[in-house]
Amino acid sequence: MARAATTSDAFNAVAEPRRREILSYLATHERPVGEIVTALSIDQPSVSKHLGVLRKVGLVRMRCDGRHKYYQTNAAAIKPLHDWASEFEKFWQHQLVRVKERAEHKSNEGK
Amino acid sequence: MARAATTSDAFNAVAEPRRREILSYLATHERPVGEIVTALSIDQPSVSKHLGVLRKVGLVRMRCDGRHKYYQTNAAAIKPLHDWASEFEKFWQHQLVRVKERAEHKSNEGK
DNA sequence: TTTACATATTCCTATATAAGCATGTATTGT
DNA sequence: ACAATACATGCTTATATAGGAATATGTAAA
Repeated sequence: MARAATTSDAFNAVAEPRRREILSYLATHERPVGEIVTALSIDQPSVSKHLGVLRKVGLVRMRCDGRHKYYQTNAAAIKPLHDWASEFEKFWQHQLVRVKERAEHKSNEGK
Repeated sequence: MARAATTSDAFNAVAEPRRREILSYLATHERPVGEIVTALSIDQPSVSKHLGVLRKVGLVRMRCDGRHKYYQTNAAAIKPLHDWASEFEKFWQHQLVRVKERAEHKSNEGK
């Protein structure tokens, strides 16, 4: 079997760095495709394709106005990703505490 | 060009659902490969391959003991993912507030 | 209507899986 | 030495990109 489609869920969709850039860029305002093209220096067909992927998994919303299409990030669709990662938060905190403790222990040895 | 390798970073490695399951399973204790196989009902070669990917991007740590190899999740490697998602936290909170406000407005109309 | 502009879609290709199955390697017990 | 256990690796196949170039679609302005 091949890898799961990029359009299968948010995890697969955001694996692509360009798409993460686009999501960050569209987080605050809605923007027409052309602005994304010039702001991020990605060729127009690529932007359209990336937006297509992001749309299929609900990571962006689109609004038509004449010949312009305005895209904006749908932040709520990123929450599941955040929630999954949060599951590990307590563990990396423990790790960091241990690293810190070791460092203090080591500095005390020199006294 | 093809899609970026699953071993290129944590985002790509975690796109695969099985690998997320493995990471969750290995979050609390270290475990030998065989236990992962039986606990998650994945065939052994697949588990080894998934662990190989997770290891390459630093998401798991391995310890050898005789003919057993104990794997454990390295939670710190998940933090970048969490940090990236956190960038959007304030936006989905705003969204949720708006949804709530609209709901309250609607219920007031009925009075 | 013709032209220019804004986006989307199609075609092509190199590359990379993930699953299944078979086999290789290292280590332990007898 | 030999058999058994625990993992890793190699091979094959179906499938899915992402990028680049060219083209199609839809809308507005002259």
